[in-house]
Amino acid sequence: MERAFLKHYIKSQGLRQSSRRDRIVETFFKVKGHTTAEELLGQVRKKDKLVGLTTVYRTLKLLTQCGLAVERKFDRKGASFEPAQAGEHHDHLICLECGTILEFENKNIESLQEAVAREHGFIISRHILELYGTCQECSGKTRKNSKKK
Amino acid sequence: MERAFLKHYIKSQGLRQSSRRDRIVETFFKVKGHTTAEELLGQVRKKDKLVGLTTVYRTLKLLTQCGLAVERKFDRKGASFEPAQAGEHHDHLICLECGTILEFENKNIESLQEAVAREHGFIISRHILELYGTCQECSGKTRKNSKKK
DNA sequence: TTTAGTGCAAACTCTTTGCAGCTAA
DNA sequence: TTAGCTGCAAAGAGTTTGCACTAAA
Repeated sequence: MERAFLKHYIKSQGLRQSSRRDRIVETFFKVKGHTTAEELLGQVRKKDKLVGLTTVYRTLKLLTQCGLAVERKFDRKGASFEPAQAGEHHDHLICLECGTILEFENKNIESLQEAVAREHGFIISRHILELYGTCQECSGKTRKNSKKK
Repeated sequence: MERAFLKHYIKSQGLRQSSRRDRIVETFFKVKGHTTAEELLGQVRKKDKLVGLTTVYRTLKLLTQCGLAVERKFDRKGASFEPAQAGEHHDHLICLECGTILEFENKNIESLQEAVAREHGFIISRHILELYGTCQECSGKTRKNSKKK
């Protein structure tokens, strides 16, 4: 699905096909969830040792520009990228201990956001909602074994 | 108020007082709202031309460590800092056209966030909610004069 | 006097860009 | 053949660190 769209987009922009890029794209969509450029490079290199980080960045930029990927800045240093499921929106629960990222969606929260925006005369085009804390597994660990890193 | 707390914190950590740092702190709390290190440097230099960016960074780090400031990463390149009003929490409406940042607080949204977290077994320690869009003034401009940027 | 504070320059991290060779169309 | 794709090295942007000097306590 994304494949066809991307192919069309590439043609429409006068760009060319490339197997290197195809592999990066394929890997990006296969690795579910959030990836950094470095992580994605690692995955891609399992199949093609010669790929460079530059190409990964360029491919992620292309995916972001054509709307197939979204760039996010969580607390960590670099940017994270994730596939943009068309029309679907979700927010994130981020565990500060193990780094796990869970996704959720809550229509009620979104309605309240709209209401807040209206009160201030704002028109929302997108939003970021990130809940940082401790996931179930880590808070279990903490209870059993309370020495923290 | 922050002054006294900071003074106490500095003493408790075996640090020393410094008029340079005092001026940065004072300026940081005077300039209401969000500031980047560069912006704060500009403000501080109005009174003291010899302050260095390094010292601003170090002071912001100190303020963040002792809990008097919070670091945020909005869409722009660098980090923003803002005073952390004790106990009070607020979220942000960010205009993508003019960069205005409005603050708001909504207890209902926060309750829903807690509910979502509970569902996933998460314990929230903090959260980020940023609504990006167009502010009242800019959407007015757009209507009157619809060429954008 | 000891040791934190400071500015400067250099280092560092993440990301982008310039360049020369490679390759799809 | 033309012009996009690629890796490498270098450049950028934001931030931190090493160092020598200054100045609180």
